[in-house]
Amino acid sequence: MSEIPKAYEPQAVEEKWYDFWLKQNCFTANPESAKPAYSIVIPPPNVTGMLHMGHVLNNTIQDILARKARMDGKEVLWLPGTDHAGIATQAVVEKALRKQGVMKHRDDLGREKFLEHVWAWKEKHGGIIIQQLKKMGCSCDWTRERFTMDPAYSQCVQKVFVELYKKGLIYRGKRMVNWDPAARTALSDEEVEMTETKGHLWHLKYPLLDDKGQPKADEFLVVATTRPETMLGDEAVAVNPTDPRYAALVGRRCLLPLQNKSIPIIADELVDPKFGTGCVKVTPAHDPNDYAMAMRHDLPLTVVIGPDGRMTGEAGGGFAGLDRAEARKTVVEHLEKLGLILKIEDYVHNVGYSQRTNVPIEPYLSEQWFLKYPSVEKATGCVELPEDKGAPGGNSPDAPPVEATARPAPDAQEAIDTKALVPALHVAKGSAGQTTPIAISNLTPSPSESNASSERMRFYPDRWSKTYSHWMGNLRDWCISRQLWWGHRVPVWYRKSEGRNPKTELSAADIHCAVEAPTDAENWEQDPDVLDTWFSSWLWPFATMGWPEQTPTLKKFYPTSDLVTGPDIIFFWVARMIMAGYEFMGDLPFRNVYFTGIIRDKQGRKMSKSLGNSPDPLELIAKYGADALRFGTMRSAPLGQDVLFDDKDVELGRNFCNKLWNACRFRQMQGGEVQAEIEPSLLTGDDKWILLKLDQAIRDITAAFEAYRFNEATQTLYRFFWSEYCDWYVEASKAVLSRPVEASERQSVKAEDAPTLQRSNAPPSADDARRANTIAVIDFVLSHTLRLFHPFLPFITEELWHGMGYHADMPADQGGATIMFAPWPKPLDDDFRGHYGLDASHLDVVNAKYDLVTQGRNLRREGNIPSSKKVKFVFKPAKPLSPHDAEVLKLLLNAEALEVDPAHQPQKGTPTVHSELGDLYLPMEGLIDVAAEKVRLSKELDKINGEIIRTEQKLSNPNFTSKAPPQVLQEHQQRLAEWQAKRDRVQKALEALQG
RNA sequence: GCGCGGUUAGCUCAGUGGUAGAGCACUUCCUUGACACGGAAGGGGUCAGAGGUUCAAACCCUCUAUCGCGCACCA
Repeated sequence: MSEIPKAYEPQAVEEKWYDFWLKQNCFTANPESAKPAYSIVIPPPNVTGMLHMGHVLNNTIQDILARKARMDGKEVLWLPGTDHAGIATQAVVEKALRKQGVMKHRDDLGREKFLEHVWAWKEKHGGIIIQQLKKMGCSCDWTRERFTMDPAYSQCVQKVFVELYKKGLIYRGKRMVNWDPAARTALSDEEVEMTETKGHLWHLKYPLLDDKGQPKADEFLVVATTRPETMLGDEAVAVNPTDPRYAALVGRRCLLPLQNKSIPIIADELVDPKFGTGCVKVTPAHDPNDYAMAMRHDLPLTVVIGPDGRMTGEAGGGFAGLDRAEARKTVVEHLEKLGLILKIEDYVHNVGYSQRTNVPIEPYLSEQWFLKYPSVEKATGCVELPEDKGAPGGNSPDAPPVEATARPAPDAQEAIDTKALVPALHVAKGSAGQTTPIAISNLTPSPSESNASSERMRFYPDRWSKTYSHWMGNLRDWCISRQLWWGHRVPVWYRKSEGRNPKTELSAADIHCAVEAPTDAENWEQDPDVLDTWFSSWLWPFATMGWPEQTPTLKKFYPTSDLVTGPDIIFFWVARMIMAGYEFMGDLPFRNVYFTGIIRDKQGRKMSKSLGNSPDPLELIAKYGADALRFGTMRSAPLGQDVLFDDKDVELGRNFCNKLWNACRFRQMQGGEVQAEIEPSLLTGDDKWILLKLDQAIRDITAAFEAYRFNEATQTLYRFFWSEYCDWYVEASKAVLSRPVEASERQSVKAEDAPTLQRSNAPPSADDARRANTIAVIDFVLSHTLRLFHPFLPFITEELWHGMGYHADMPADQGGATIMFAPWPKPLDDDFRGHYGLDASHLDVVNAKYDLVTQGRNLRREGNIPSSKKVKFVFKPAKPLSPHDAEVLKLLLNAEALEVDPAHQPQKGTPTVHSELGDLYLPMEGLIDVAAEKVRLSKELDKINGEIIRTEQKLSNPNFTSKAPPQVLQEHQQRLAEWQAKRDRVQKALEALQG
């Protein structure tokens, strides 16, 4: 045992056990298992991504949940995989190919050649993040790893497209979409980030035309715009129909400068007369509102900005080919020369930026595929809102009906009918106002799905459910087509035809929408677009499990149990998965959603590549160990709050692992039988104290798990193990352990050589038996503690589980082979407590003892006695003190001797502390700074008196005594008595100083 | 504009009605046989402000200030 290193060295340990777990197939889920199922699907990271702190937080939580579930006896599937991440991956590869000089634009290569490069890239880099997850200790079932572009997965995506198309939910249309000119693709609304931007409001003068179409001298309409370059495509000026200022002008025309084109003045209600001049320039092809107006007024659509963000030929000779930003400058210059700019104001407004390429979004009219969301009502109703959780009938009478207006009456009626037909289904918990949203979730699922649970879903923290339901209540059709090459190609073919644009004016017979290409493929042309990446990710919970086949995996593990993800993808992913779950599986995809916070740096800034403030988790693992990274992250990540991450957190984790290591090392050095039977009659007060503290820790940690409060669990573990076990119990136990042992015994302490060695050489003595019993208690506590820690610290706990020999007498599948399957500790039950005589009353005496130790140490400190110097204490017990307790006091006070003298008469001026157990004296005359000690005690006395007055006031208040619950009243009375006793002790100590 | 969240020790944060907590940092002491990635003792907070509810408020309600986030949006 002396070979055990003094400090924990994680590297070799982590690699060893991860390999072991893989070889033993510990992570592989068995769908035939009789155990209850527990499943999580990983939020698939980008296939070309690298591990960052967000992944660490997210996947640590998933691993903790998975490992805890295994210890709870569940059959666990944590299904991993990666996402092809269309735009991101394509952009990365394009950049690399340009850098290598392979191409300037992907058109140089052509679709097939380019895709070969992307696949090659994926093969080379796609596994990196998976390897990184393994370094973290993630217990994913790697045999089931999936990729969203796997052939089977692609089939699912296509099947879903075809189904939704046939249902009429997917359609193609020419619409104003969010266009990313850098990536040259359409985006969904969710991919546009509105950012407050400092810009200008240009006030442009458009000359009025008279009846003959001639500009009238000095008569202008003034329009205000943030985008002067779009004026090249203007087709009208609009005013509000009720605006008296312009009523006479409606129907007349004005001159569009630069283009020298006559455009009409129209009236439209969209115009806000109060904003600016009340006149709006209308650019139908480049603004959604203007487009809407153009439809109403039958205006032409003049496209002046092309898909690449450059001005088109329609923009006119001086502008064609210019980038939109350059065009803005040039237009303004020209208008200034013509004197047509009235003024330029500074103006702060919101501009949409592409989330991917960070360039301003261009509203762009184009032909795209759209999806009208399916299963919206079920998906909306299934998530519990915070209001739903109130006690039955607990709504205050004046509270407005919840969401009453948001639900259309027919749905409510239908829901109630359904509920009546299916009485076994979940019954609404709330009052009448809440019935509707709850009942909607109980709409009968498609009959083909037999495992429909009809349960509700909960969000943690639940406030996100409001965000969710708000979005669900305001759905707009989803633009699912992307003008990219990397992704699932739209499974639609158009019949080729000479001299006709194949994508327009087609009859139904000319469109083939199916998973398979048409048999006479040569006569058809496939739609070139691919689908939004999220259109594949939304199928993740079941497409990864073999859907549409009813595979054993799917039957056993769908719906999944928990989803762990970031709130930033509620709309992108979570909401869409819920809809897909109901639409294609007839049931919700997961029961609980845990939303992590966002990891920020210690200044509160988001982690980002450009700031360079994102630590590399792998470096942290190399420096501190994976367990340390996990523990440090979890300890500082409360439910629902952002995490301000600091390397110090990981350092704390490392220190903690080292503490755990050394505590076990200490146990090893004691030798003796491993996990021997505990003999109740030999238990000391300290033993009972730590067993009760362990019991409380088990309860608290288990409760924290149930509430998904992982930081609370880690903090409880930290406190229990470091403060209670190491600082107090281990130190106190040395009173028993470090009694002189015989030479023959010393040698027997080499447990590694003979783990089950009985200490049979020495003749049995009372001390030996007590020593063995203390070791048994230590083993009991440590073997439980290791299990409590395992979900957080998988590696070190496995190493110690084996190193300490705690696996030895467990069944192979219950901790014998690995701690992973050891049963989760249960609170100590009544039988156990009865057998070992554990009673909360033991806590008081031991607490008082430890309190006396602290006070005694403080005396030393006040007396400037170095910690190392042994001094003699005298103890005057108030009631008989056991020899064991006396020994503990002596040891913890680092006393040379502790003289127990019930009749002790201290000299005047002897520093003294008083406690429930008795009085402790430090007879070291002249060593104490009497004046300073007096000041300290007086200060303490003031504080105590303050507390006494406060408590007395409360207790003398008849309102308090009559209205407070008896238990609280009693607590206060007890507290007062305690403070009074304390006051007396301090006063006595003060008097003792009055030499 | 609407919604959500934060404001507690020097720093980062826990703490949902009944005696204000942790880690780090700080002061002093200690390399004693698990651990200096350690041990001991200690200093430090009118819980952003104001009002209200209550016997009792960091906690519940209202308002204000301030920081952050999301949604919507009129050029």
